[in-house]
Amino acid sequence: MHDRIHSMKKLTLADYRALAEFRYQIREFFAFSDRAVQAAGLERGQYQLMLTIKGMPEGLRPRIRELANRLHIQHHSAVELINRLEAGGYVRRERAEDDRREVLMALTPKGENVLADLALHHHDELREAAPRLVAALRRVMAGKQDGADKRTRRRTAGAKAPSSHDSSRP
Amino acid sequence: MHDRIHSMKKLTLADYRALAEFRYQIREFFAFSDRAVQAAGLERGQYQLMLTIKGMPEGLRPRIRELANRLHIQHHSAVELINRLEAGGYVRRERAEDDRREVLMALTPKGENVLADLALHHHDELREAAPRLVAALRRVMAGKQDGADKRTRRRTAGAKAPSSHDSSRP
DNA sequence: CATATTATATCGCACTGCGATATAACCGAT
DNA sequence: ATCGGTTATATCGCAGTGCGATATAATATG
Repeated sequence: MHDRIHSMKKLTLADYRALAEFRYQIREFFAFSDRAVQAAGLERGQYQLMLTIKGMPEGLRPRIRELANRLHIQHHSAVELINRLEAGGYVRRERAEDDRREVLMALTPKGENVLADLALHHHDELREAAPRLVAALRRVMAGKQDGADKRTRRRTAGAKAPSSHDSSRP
Repeated sequence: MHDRIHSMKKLTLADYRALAEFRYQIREFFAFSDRAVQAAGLERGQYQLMLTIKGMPEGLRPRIRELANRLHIQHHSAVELINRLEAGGYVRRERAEDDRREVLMALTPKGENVLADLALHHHDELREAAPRLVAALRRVMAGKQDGADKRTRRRTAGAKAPSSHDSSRP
């Protein structure tokens, strides 16, 4: 199932710090996001859904199931989210012409406006936060090299014994 | 308070897509994370808390309040999280010697082991996902330039190479 | 056409995080 | 010493989100 091959080497303290730092930066961004979103009277999921509609890749239709997939929530959770959005007048439902089971979502003018404002703030914030996020990701990537997974044994630099545990230097 | 100066320019469709793509990549990573964490019998917050303890920056003590701050949750939410972790035998509380109000957290051997396994999986996954995340962030950064905020008017097109890595046109 | 499949919707529930509040330790100034 | 004032942690009850189970409707398949 999900038994992909993982490296066996132990993480260094620097690796733990890199992981923690990345999560921390993500949380910082989400904290900003949640404040902005709630100030606009929305929930995190509602913003994400509207953004997903607007930013849907070329060619994909914003069906409820499609949105649920992209949001990684269950279809009926998406339905509920959309119910609330629709009640607020941010989106509207449209039956698909060809397949009448499908419901396509569209932003109302109100939704467009609210989203435009929120997305702009997010864009600015993210431009500012991006360097920190990239730095954190680089620290993760710079960490422990993909350790020996049986056959793909790649000699990791000097064959010096990796010492004990946290020498923090890879 | 939060009335920072924001740019006024409108976002392009590419900007919306970049924002949506970034959120999507983050959700993908969290979806992986949640699966791994739940497979280990933990909740997302519990893993994040353990990781935060382990990866705490040099010099900072893992007091409950400190952890709550870094997790962006209320102190008492952290308390509850820790109650559950302690009940599971993953962490233990230690009263601080000097200030007896403070409770410092430490991972138990069991906690260390579970965390080591989880963090290793996360590290591998993140190393794989990082390029996509970085790419998404670059697409955000490459987007609409910081619109005229009065005096900090920066010539956006004039100067030679503002740097290279920007093939998309604003 | 009967049945399976796909898409959306509804109901009740569990669980997490929060607000309000409590207890305890520390701090300063009288 | 002790009386507020502040800080740190803990407890209680609740609200809200997402989920499982299930329902309804349209479409596909035999």
